[in-house]
Order: sequence, then structure tokens, then C-alpha cells
Amino acid sequence: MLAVAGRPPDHAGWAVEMKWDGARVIAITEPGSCRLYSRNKQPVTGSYPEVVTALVAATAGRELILDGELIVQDATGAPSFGLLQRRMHVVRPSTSLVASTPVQLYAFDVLAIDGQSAIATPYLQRRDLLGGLGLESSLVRVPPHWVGVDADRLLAVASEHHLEGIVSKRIDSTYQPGRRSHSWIKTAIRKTTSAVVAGWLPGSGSSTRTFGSLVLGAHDPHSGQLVHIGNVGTGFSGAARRDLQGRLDELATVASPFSNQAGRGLAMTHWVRPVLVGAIEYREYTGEGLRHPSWRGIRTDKNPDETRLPD
DNA sequence: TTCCGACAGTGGGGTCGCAAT
DNA sequence: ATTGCGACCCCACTATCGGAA
Repeated sequence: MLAVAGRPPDHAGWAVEMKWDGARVIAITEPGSCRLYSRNKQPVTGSYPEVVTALVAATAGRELILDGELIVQDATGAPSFGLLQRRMHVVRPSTSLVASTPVQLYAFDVLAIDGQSAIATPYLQRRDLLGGLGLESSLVRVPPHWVGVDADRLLAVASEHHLEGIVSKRIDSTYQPGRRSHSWIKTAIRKTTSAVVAGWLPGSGSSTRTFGSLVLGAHDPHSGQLVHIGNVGTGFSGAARRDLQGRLDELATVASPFSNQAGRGLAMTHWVRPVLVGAIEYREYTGEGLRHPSWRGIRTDKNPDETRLPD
């Protein structure tokens, strides 16, 4: 079951959970064994032996189907998708890798207990069932849910703790496997910055005739120089793409305006004079690049010199 | 007729493995 | 040794189409 994106509903009848930055997983436990499946139904059991061991111990021989998120905490305790990535595709991780990046399961839903399906059971009752299973251990957590708490307050809490956002769930909703349902609404915390368009990369497929993505820069306040902060390739309508391409063609130039000659992936860049400023929405700036960037339009009210490295 | 949901298609960052250079 | 590419993960977003309302 997947959530639709949107603002948190502000009326009664909804519960709120934190949104965890990890990998979605379905865990199926049997006496003495356990299988894990990714969001696209791929078996990932072998990648997370410590989670398997912890789950087998925690479920004590019960047959359960759990829905949750695999998480790796960073030094501050916040889930770090980047750290999890080091584990995701390693089929048989070494003990040292497991020790350096231990994975936890945050189990937030239960779909079946001892052969009995729970998907028709309302959300709040499923949470009660889940809480009653006694799964909690160092590697298996049952993250909290809140009923009757202002979603905006929880959104602020999520922001303080550097979490992805929140998910609102209808308290009387059933579990709808494989469906993107309006009974779950995810609200991601997104930031906005302005960036200089320094060039573009050719598109492919349906966008062959225009750019595929824009190469973005911003001024580093320490050096005062323009540095590459990432590329953006989504958020444009077809018309906006064509309109922007016209402007880019007029601004064409030969040289990169960047001081940091970040050559990786920019070899095919068509450089332009760095005068166009765009509004960019994003989730996170890693120091290397913007994560999940999307274009929000041209900013005529800002000069290129006024752009700053994102937070 | 209009609206909505599902899907395909385009793009991003990041990590690793592997092949080419 | 370095680079580039694909495969997976996470995702944002647009365009399209068919069926429900």
C-alpha cells in the first residue's frame, strides 16, 4: 500500500506517523525463518542478515506478515538513506559491513498473524495488534503513531529531527495491497532555493528536441565563486521546456562558469551565460548535489549574484 | 462530458560492480 | 588507476488513456 502526496488533512479521523528515509520492505516470518521483499517484490533477505536474525528472535515462531522500512541511522540518530545504500545491493554482507552500518526494521503495519489476514482490519486496530506482538528489540522497532495531534506540529518535529516528513493515515482504513490510496497521505518536507542555470544536457526519447536537464550553480559565500550544485530534469511542462530552450539557445557560450571543475557527468554540457535564475524545490542538499530537485520556474526578481549554496 | 487512477516515460542523487580506457 | 555505464534503490513530475462518476 502506497501513499499519495499532499498536505496533511486537518480534521479528525486521521493518525500521523513519521516518514522514514529508508527502503520499504515486506517481512514474512515463519518458525525459525524469515523472508524480506523490496517494494518491487524482489527478495532482499540475504542483504540484511542481522534483521532476519532479530526478526526470527522477536517473532518467536509466529507466522507474521509485516510492513515496514529498513533504516540505517547516522551519527545523529537520523535515518540516512545514503548509509543504507551501502547495504542495499550487497547480497552477502561481511560481518564488518554489518557492524559498521547496522540496519534496523521499523515495522509500522501488520498484514497477517498466524495465517489470519489483517488487511480488512481498520488501521487503528492493526496498530493495536502490531503493538501487542512484542516485537521491540534493538534492531526491530515499532515506530509511534499519533492520534489527535496537530499534523503541523508533527511536521515541525520531523523537520527538527531531519526526517523526511510525515504520513497521515485514516484510522478506519483497511490495508490495500499494491494500491496508492488516499487513505494514506505523505507530506514531504521540501525546501526552496534559487540557482543559476549554467548549462543544459540534451534530452532523450520524448525530449530529444530540447534539454533533458539543466545544470545548476550557486555562489559559495566563502570563495564568492559559482559552483555546481546539481542538475534538475523535472517540473517543466512541455511548453515550459520549449520556451526555456529558446532562451538557452540565445545564451549559448563555450566555457563552463564553474570554479570547481566538476567534470563528472558534465562533459556533454551545453554551457550558457550564467544569467538565468530559477526557483528549485528539493529535499536535501548533500554537499555534492541536490536530492530530488524539481524546477519551479524562472525568478526574475533575483540576480545570479544573489544565489547561495543550499542548506 | 469531466474527472481520476494507473501507467509509462523522462529526469535527479547515490552506491556498487564491472568493463573499457 | 581512472572513467563510464548499468543496475538498483530512493524519488518528482508530466502526459496519456481508459473507465468511473
